[in-house]
Amino acid sequence: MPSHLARRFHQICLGATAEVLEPAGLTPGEFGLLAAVQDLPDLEQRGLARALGIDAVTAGHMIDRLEAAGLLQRRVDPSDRRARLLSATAQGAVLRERLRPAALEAQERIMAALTSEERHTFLDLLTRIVETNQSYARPGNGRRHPRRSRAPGKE
Amino acid sequence: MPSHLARRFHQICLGATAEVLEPAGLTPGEFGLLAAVQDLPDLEQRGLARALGIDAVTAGHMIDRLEAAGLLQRRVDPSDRRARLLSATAQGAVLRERLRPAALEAQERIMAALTSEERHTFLDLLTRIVETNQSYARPGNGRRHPRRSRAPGKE
DNA sequence: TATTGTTATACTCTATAACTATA
DNA sequence: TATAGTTATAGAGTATAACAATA
Repeated sequence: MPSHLARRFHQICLGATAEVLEPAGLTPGEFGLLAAVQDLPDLEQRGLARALGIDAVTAGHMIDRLEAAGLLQRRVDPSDRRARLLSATAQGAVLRERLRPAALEAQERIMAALTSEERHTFLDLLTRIVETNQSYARPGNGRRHPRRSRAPGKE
Repeated sequence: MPSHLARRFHQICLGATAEVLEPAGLTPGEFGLLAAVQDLPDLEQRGLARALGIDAVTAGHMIDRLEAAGLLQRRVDPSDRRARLLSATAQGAVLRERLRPAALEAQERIMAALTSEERHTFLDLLTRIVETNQSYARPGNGRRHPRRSRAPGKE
């Protein structure tokens, strides 16, 4: 039961934010990543992915799209030339600020059924649930790939 | 902020249930559909999809897989031969009962941080949020496809 | 050897569009 | 005309595996 409610709740949040982000051509995930890059600047990709609870490959793809759109940029970390430090461009910062009010309004619409005290309680409880289950950073709807070891030659 | 929490919460629920469902070869979505078919028997595909908040195409694909696995079956509705009525097979019913305790335990583990009173409050508030936002049955992470009208001949 | 990021591949879930069979 | 279901196609998000560059 909670699982189904979790899915619907997420679905509702996605739908409501996708709606207001659509004119700007951003998905909710992309907007979240852009916002995170501004709030936690000069983080490398893996650190950002960890902070958002997404895997490094997905983060890489999202960053590709945001970089191509001119909203953020990668910079080689001078102290570890494998890592890429992320920062929003001026354009990205402006867009984020422009979209922020509508995104907040969308969230408030979703919570409109609750009094402000209930909202506070709800977010507090939800935060505790999420924080005590950090180990499930691994999402993944998909069936696990059965690792069919296709190392060439080794067979 | 609620949006991010919603995503993590859903992610946690998926991870926890996927874990216990994995040995049976079911995804959380498939298990949810199988359970729904048992709880709402002889519903047509579209009605079931609506009840679950998923679209009819996805439901069709999931049903394909569950039918191929011998867990449920389609039956042509005699009163409307377009519709397919769904029901679990004996095998599907047994599997659902077998998996149910582990699935419930997984959910309880997730809520372990809350007292039973807090759990009740949380689920009540979450239920109200979901119920007052039924209109967002349309999930969709994806960017809307820009309908590039490829009707043949009409160009 | 281990880690950061990338590329290739695969799969779920979602979507739109076009189709078939029915109503 | 409209609806139930299917098939084809596409994109987001996730995953694993293998690789190059760097540590």
